[in-house]
Amino acid sequence: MKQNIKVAVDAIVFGYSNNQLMVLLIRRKYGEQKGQWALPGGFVKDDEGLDTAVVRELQEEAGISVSFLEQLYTFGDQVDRDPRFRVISVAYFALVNPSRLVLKADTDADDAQWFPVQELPVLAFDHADIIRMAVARLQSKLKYQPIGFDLLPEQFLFSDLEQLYATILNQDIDRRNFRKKILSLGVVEETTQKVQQQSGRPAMLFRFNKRKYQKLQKEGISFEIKFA
Amino acid sequence: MKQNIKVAVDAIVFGYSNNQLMVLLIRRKYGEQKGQWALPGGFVKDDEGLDTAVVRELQEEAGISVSFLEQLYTFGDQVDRDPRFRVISVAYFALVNPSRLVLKADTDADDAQWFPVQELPVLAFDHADIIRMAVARLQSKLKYQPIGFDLLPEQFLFSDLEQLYATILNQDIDRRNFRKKILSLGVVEETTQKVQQQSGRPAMLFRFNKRKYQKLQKEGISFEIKFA
DNA sequence: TATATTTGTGTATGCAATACGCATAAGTCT
DNA sequence: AGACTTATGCGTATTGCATACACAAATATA
Repeated sequence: MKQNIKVAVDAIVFGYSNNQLMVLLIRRKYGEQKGQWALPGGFVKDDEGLDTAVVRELQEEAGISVSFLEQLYTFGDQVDRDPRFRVISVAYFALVNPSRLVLKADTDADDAQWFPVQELPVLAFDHADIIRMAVARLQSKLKYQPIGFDLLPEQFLFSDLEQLYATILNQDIDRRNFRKKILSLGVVEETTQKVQQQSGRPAMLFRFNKRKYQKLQKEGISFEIKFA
Repeated sequence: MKQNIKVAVDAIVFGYSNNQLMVLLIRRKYGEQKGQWALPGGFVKDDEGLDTAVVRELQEEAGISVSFLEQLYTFGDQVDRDPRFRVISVAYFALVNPSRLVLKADTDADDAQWFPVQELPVLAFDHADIIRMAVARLQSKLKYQPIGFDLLPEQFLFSDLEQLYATILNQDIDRRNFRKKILSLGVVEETTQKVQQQSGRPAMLFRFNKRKYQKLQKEGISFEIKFA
């Protein structure tokens, strides 16, 4: 069986800080694309699964572990995506919550850094396209799956959640209807703690009940969220 | 760069005839799995894109060309999916309309045949899982994209369309509300032709206006269909 | 001519998304 | 201390869409 195609995995890791959606990028250390920014990723080992490979690469290149991970798409229609040789790349979509947002640059990367999605540098290969697709996936997923909580700390303000939706979906949200809708899903609980921001009325902290969500999900309940 | 992973593509091709959802399968000619039924597919050539590879394989193995094709998922978490060596498979989801449903068995296959999704034979590799995922995709896609028309002849009866939805989604549908909903989307047109079935009032033939759909889609109009 | 069969249409009801106003609990400024 | 600012928290009216449901029209068959 003669075939000479290499298999790589790449990860689009989203984070959220300072009311901005961020993507994790790595500066390439070797080869033609040296110095350019690219998605974290690398070649799959012969004896490891695709999913394992992504987790390993993220650990190696940025010292990061994610809170959500799923396959996005496999890029391999263009034979010359990679100028070195034929590479197909299985792209993964990942989210990290802020507590693990700290990076450790390591062997494969000159540098690992978070970039606002709105201000990306020039990217290697077809990675700009891949990020575009990932953003679209995030936006659509946000509407039918409670995925935003993976981008927030364990306890958060309702205004944070609202801001996150507004930022990622790039639209205004009515605070009152949003709150009503989210609470009606029955998976967000009020804690007993209040927090004072700057001025104004102090806000309650909330928490996402993942266990309850999974239970309801098994019962076939949907979580669609629609906005004006 | 040492890596020894082979890249294959597989296709889940759905057809619709006699009010049944059908899948295209191929009887394997060579190797350990000889005689077993499997999804059409094969190894990708070094100089061809993934998408091209699927189209080629479908032509070679079944002499078929499809009316809808999109990537489904890439299977490669289990290292031993294929007993021969490490293979990752990029699975594609495809639909054929009845006019092209005829098969020509060819070189790579002892036989190519349509099976009702409800009565599948024993399948090679993890192909049963793959089909399950494809059916789920078809069901969910049917609800937010006008994809059912790719399974029907160019001109069809409303009762056909309704039957198709009922069959694939496995639920009853209210004829009056269904018609109202579909027509309100504005992409299904009445032709001038009537057709006599067996007995009863003759029915009008309808046609899907793909051009109009694409135009509306660009304007950001959604096509969600909900049922009781 | 009557009966069975399938297509085609209209209207009432209920629920969920939207729009919108105001009270509350802090800090800040004078 | 009181007036003002800022952000949170809650309730109600409206509207649009999905659902439920019944009868007329056009043909074949007995």
